[in-house]
Amino acid sequence: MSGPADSIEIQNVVASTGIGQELDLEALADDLPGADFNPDNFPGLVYRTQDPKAAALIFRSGKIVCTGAKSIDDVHEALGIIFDKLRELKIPVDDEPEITVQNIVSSADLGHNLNLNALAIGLGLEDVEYEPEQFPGLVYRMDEPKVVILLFGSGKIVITGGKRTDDAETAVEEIVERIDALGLLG
Amino acid sequence: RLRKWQERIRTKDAGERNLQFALSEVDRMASALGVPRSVREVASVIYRRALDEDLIRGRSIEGVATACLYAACRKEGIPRSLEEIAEVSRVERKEIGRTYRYVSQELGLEMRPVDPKKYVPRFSSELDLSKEVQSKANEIIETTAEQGLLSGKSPTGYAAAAIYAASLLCNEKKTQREVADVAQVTEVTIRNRYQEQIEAMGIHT
DNA sequence: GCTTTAAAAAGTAATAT
DNA sequence: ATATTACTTTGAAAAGC
Repeated sequence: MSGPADSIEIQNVVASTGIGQELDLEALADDLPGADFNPDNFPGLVYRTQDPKAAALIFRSGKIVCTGAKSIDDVHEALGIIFDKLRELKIPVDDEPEITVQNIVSSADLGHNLNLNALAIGLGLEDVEYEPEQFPGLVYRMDEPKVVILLFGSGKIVITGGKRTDDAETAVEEIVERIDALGLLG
Repeated sequence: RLRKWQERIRTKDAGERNLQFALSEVDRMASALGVPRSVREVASVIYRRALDEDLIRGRSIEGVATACLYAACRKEGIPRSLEEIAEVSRVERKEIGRTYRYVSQELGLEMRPVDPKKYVPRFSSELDLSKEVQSKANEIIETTAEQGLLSGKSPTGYAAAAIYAASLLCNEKKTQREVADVAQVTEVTIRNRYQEQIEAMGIHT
């Protein structure tokens, strides 16, 4: 059966890690082609990988944030490329730095148009933020799994805030159930 | 600890002192908008609650006062758009919107989405449109909204398009620019909403 | 709170053709 | 009048103001 859960696509994964070594970002900015470093604006050095496409924020402490990857595997691959680049520059990097997924952004399609006005009242105004004058999506904060879901009139949705791959799946099943219970799913 | 207690008293006193300023600002903005006294009173009540719940920390008094007035207008059924509110406030639209969402959430105001029909009388009278046009506009909004066309759309743009369509249907044509100006939306938005509404109403032109 | 990164959703706005 | 481009919202981490 192909349900809304099968339409889930991971769009972005944010993860953090650290090489266990302090860095001289000024020197690194010169040695890493394509690195963006503007300490006046932001303390992190920005480095982008092409394949897989991702962006890393490298800090003086040696901690690194990776964002933009389309899967957890891509996060590991992108960070692996960065670790190797640093090693090439004779910078000591821990053998297998621990990588922690901090947030996964996914999109999905419920397959039916949604009456957001009715949904805002049905789901409970206290748990919902729907201000079409400011943003077309209805913001729904779910407790279990602890994620935030953006619902649109087209039935397309965005799930964010989760740390596990299956959070999005659980959330979609849950929101479909709640909307259906209200009789608001086409 | 005693120190913490003293600090609370201090901030509470400061808040009470600033309350006078906040309420005078609400009064000034309300006068500029021409909203009835009941709205100012509701705004004052919301501001006092925000003060009691310590929601003003980290935000400007002016921002919270403006957000409370915006909320009060909606609660009283005579909404003003964020653009209109921002015109009489020294806080920018984006900040007013953010503060409103924060206050609304924290105080559990449970505000319902704005009904576009609430804008029809005011916009129409500014355009000197007849009661027939207003009724027609309301009918268009009612019918198309029931069909789900309203989801995600700005209430002002939706009302503007319906008024524009109704003015054409009732032979009291106003240009898209005239309607766009009073509703403070772009002609493109009116065009887009107008097309959808006309189609949903099964009207051909 | 802010600063920066990335990506989706859909509406609106500003600017270009 | 239409086509781009850009900005609105959500979430999280990093270091520092």
